[in-house]
Amino acid sequence: MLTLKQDHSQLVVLSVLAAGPSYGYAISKDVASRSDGHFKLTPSGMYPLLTKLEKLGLVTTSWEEVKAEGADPDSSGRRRKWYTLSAKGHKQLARHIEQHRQVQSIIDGFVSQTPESGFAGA
Amino acid sequence: MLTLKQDHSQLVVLSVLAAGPSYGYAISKDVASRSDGHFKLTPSGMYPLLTKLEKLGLVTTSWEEVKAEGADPDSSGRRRKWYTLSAKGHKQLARHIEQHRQVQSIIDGFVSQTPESGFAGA
DNA sequence: TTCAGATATATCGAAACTCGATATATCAAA
DNA sequence: TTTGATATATCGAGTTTCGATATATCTGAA
Repeated sequence: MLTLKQDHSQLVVLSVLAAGPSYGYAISKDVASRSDGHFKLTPSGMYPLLTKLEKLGLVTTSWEEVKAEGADPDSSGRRRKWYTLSAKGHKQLARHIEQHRQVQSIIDGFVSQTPESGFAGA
Repeated sequence: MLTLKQDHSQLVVLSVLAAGPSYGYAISKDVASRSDGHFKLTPSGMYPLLTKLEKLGLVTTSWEEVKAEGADPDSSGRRRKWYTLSAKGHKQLARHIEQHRQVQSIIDGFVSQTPESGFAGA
């Protein structure tokens, strides 16, 4: 099981939201399942991140009341906070992906030259 | 210009040291040149990292006196601190590389499914 | 009906990390 | 002689990390 650094978490969360609006708990389940359980977004890692994305204007939010079946319509049910990727968020995601690829390719350059990489050489 | 997070810096530094012992300043130049100037290891990022690697037992160190040509052999010249990858460091590097690949492949899974990635689809 | 487990959001706080600024000193070349 | 490169290292304010903790609702099985 791998926990992600905030940089990677941000990329993954924005990536999930690019497919459509979602909310915290669903995002964390999504990340776990789409990574075959290899990645885990814990509440203490995820909520501060989502708050940050909101502050940065990369996502917009709205609350939804999740009513139990046949519940009193006036009662306060469970609250669900939806996150929607903004135009700024879309741009940021594209930049983020581009930068991720750059870092990756350069790191690969280093790694491929080390014997420990299992790279057989030319 | 990209500055690296400590995780990536550690991978890169260990990778450089896998090719043979080196010292701080040389490592930083090496990283800059081997990444075509895209990566930069600043002193304030590098020295704490090297100290940490030493504490973790991933590298061993030794001091060298760098004498000026024809200098008084008894005078204290410039000091150079050499870092050598230990057996533990080699193992850690291999693990680090393996984990890096794992993270990379899963992140790629997310990214390839987002329109912003420029991925054309199936 | 009651209780455990899943759903759902969120903060706390100690430790670690980040990184520009700063400090110190030597060496080489113009 | 003085500029720029070589060489090492800490400071400190701000940010990140992450297990622990808090709160509350919904669902299904015993």
